[in-house]
Order: sequence, then C-alpha cells, then structure tokens
Amino acid sequence: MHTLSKNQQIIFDIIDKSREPMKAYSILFNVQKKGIKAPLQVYRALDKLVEIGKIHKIESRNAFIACQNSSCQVSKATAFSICESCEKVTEINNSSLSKYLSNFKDKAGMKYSKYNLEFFGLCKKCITK
Amino acid sequence: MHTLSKNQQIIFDIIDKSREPMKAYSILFNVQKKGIKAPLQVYRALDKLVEIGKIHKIESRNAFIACQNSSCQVSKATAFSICESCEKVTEINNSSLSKYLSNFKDKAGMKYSKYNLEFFGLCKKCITK
DNA sequence: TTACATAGTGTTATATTATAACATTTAAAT
DNA sequence: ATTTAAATGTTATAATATAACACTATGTAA
Ligand SMILES: [Zn+2]
Ligand SMILES: [Zn+2]
Ligand SMILES: [Zn+2]
Ligand SMILES: [Zn+2]
Repeated sequence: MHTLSKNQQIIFDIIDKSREPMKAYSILFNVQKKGIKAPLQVYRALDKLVEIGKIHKIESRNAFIACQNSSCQVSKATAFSICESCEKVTEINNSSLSKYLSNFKDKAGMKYSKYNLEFFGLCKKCITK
Repeated sequence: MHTLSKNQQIIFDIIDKSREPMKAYSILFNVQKKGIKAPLQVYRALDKLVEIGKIHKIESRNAFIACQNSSCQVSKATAFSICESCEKVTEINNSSLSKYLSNFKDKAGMKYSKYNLEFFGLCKKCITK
C-alpha cells in the first residue's frame, strides 16, 4: 500500500473533502496556508495521485476529483457523468460497462490498456428546471 | 448543410490535411501566412467546427482532428484510440460500441445526450518495437 | 554505519492553452 | 432597406502546465 507524502496528503485531503471537481489553481489557493506556495508543488502531487489512482482528472474540465471506487488503482479504466448545467460530476461504477469497454477490441487490432469515458447530459435536479 | 466561413475553411483545411491531431497554436503558426494572426481567430473557428461536428477535440491532448465519420454532426458521440507511444489517434467507428454507449443509462437516472471516450494503448507499429 | 539510489521538496522563471472586451464587417432574413 | 445574427480583427490578459536546478528526506544494501 502506498503511503502519501506530506504534500500529496494535503492535496488529496482537500480534493477528497470537496463535493465538486477542483481545479489546480483553486487547490493551490486553498493550500497556501499550509505552506504550499507554487503551482509545481500542486501539479507534482496531482500527477502522483492520478498515477496511483487516488484521484482522477476530468479531462474536459481540467479538474480533479477523488476516486469514488476501489478498483481504479489497478484498472486505469474510468467513466464519469457530467451535468452540463450544474457541472456535477459522478464517477460511474458499473460492471457491465467496464466489462464491455475492457474487452472492446478495435478492428485496427489495437489492444487497450486504459480508457476514459465522459458522459454529458443533465442531472436529475437540472432536468426538471 | 453548413457552409464554412473564410477562417473556418482555412482552419478546417489545415486540420483535415494533417495526419496528426493539431494543437491550437500550431494551427495558428501554420495559418499566419493566410492572414490569421491572433489566437482568438483560431479558437473561434475551432469552437464552431467542433460544434458542427467537422472536427473533434482530443481532450487528453488538447488537440484537434478532422472527423473521420459521417454521423458525428448529429450524434455528439465520439470515441478515439490513442497510441501512448507515437501519439497516433484514430476515430473509432463501431456501431456496437456506439449503440451500447448511446443506450447506456446510469443508475443515477441521468439521461446522456453526448459522450466522449478515449482508449489508450499501443498501436500495431509500436507494440512490436 | 555508510554509501547509494529513489522519491519528494522548494523556488524562480517560463511555456502553453484559452478567454474577455470592444469595435467593425459581412451575410442572412424580413 | 432595415434589422438581426454571425463572423472578423485587435489588444490585452487569464488560466493551465512545465523546465531547470538546488536541496532534502527516505529506503535499501553492502
Ligand atoms: Zn476511480
Ligand atoms: Zn445538474
Ligand atoms: Zn467524428
Ligand atoms: Zn504507436
């Protein structure tokens, strides 16, 4: 098991506490009182946390959320639902979906080791507005 | 059918001719001889071209490729394979996959109008190296 | 323990990606 | 011809991310 370094722990904690995806410079702003002063300190921790699967990057939003599953540390297979109105992001944990995608083979013969899927739409709250 | 404006056409042409995904500032550099001088002129054309489905953004790479299918203008459903070694990107056109994903329903009850999927791995060329 | 290797930190500067704001022009619709 | 919407040109600036270098902590193995 991985034990996080000081900066990694600080930055993981703030992302984990947040209900929304956090952007790097918003994280930076929030951890400056803890002595983390420079973007690079944030990005280095983010890189590591992504690498070990504790957080994920929402590519379409340049933002980071804590992993809400248990298996992402090994699988590198991620799926999210994103509300285009309120920007709520949820990690999808669906074994049918992950099986389907993990077994998917391109006709080009490429074998995939990793995927990222982002669904967009309106969440329950926003659809009724 | 959409008829492209002058800048949109110039920028679409250069992306369409390219064998690789192109980045915005690389596009800018390449079209400066045609009178397009500022980033905003490029980004505005890119936005429109993405909106009408002539090009797609590869989110994990901040780069743009011409659509290689015919249906993306309506579907807003995109899937790509990305080689992590040579960075070759191919648009996946697979009806089983698109059916599966278009019909996918989250247990959260969210109805999706759009998705983007990026697979990562090694292409045929790179896997033998 | 000491040497070595690996990972993490701190700092400054800079590169890359993207948008705000405003004035003007072109094209399309009534 | 008048109005509206879309596109353009321009300057400035915001937001996101990395390069380079010096240093420190931690783990491993002789
Ligand atoms: Zn996860
Ligand atoms: Zn919502
Ligand atoms: Zn397409
Ligand atoms: Zn390759």
